[in-house]
Amino acid sequence: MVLTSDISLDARALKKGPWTSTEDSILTSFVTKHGEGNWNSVQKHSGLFRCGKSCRLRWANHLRPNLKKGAFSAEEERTIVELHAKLGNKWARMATQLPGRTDNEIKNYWNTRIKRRTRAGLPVYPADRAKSCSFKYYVEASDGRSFISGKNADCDLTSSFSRQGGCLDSFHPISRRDNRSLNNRTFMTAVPPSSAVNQGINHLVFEGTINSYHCTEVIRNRQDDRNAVTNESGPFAESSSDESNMISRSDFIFSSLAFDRGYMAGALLSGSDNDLGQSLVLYNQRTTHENPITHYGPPVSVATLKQELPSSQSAVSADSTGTQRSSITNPSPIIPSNNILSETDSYGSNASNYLEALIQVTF
DNA sequence: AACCCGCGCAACCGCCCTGGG
DNA sequence: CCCCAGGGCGGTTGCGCGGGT
Repeated sequence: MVLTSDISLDARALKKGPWTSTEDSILTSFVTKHGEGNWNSVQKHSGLFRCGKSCRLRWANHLRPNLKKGAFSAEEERTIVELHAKLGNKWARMATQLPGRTDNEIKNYWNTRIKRRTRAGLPVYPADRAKSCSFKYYVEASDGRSFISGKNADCDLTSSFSRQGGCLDSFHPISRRDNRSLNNRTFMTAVPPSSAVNQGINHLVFEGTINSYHCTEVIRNRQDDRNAVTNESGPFAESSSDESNMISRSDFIFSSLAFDRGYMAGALLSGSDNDLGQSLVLYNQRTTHENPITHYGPPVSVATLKQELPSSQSAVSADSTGTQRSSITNPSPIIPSNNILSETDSYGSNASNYLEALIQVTF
């Protein structure tokens, strides 16, 4: 026999919206009596018409003891900036370093801070922090026919995106072959999703041809520290038919670059055919304040990935949403070995979030 | 005084992970 | 091994408030 109380409980919609002081006291006394956890039983046994999740959130963010309220102190703010530089949007982990503060508080603080600084044209990270994570990246054809170089000396790519509405204004391409500056080339982005930009992580996929660039691709970002987005038939195979067309008419497709607060987090070089794929090289270098030695990331190509991944790795893996990813940790034989440090851990430990962006590069 | 607008915060939503059955 | 419920977490939204016009 079904209890009528169960029926009425199911039939009654659970309450949403702001909590009343009565609800607060019911929840507080219940948790005091029974302890934290088993939040769904709170709803069942306390008379609160709130879902377990809502109860947990209310307790964690407002009712539990030793919560600090009010504005963050200068010290706390400094800590948050440091932690965000280190951890990314790991609010819960950050909260463990800030006694009395909740992940929600920290997240809100950070998001409004990002907004403020972006609006003011300031870098997301203070200058001293920015200096600690400069990076450069390069893509070139191994035969020297073309070259593209990206440089961001002050870790400001993130804010550049935000400030310029998506422009990579600190991206200065140069030609290695003849040392000619290519600064007249334009970089334009479109569709920088505001929320992702605000998180400060940019994950780019470029498409181009050897001598003239037309980067137009979208970027699909998944939370994955070490992988760039792609699949076996190229980065855009899962994309729309338009994108597939771009693949077929382009000479090559290169790079899925994940930037995270100035760190090059991941990269993938791919080719629409094997020859081009193998003739292209992408590598990146990262210099951090903590470790001033420049690390060249292992360059990759589709062919290299397929051929040389250790058995423990898979060039392509699928997550639960069906997004396929490619590992990028494998060195390519194309790059002189003295330029490469196999420091796979230098990748992605900071990459945690993603954005979609449409990038157009015209030379 | 009324209206508008932007900001900040609380709360919700949806995804993911984990553990138990 | 699979399924499901519970819980955790990050992203997003909506509302109230205060300042400006």
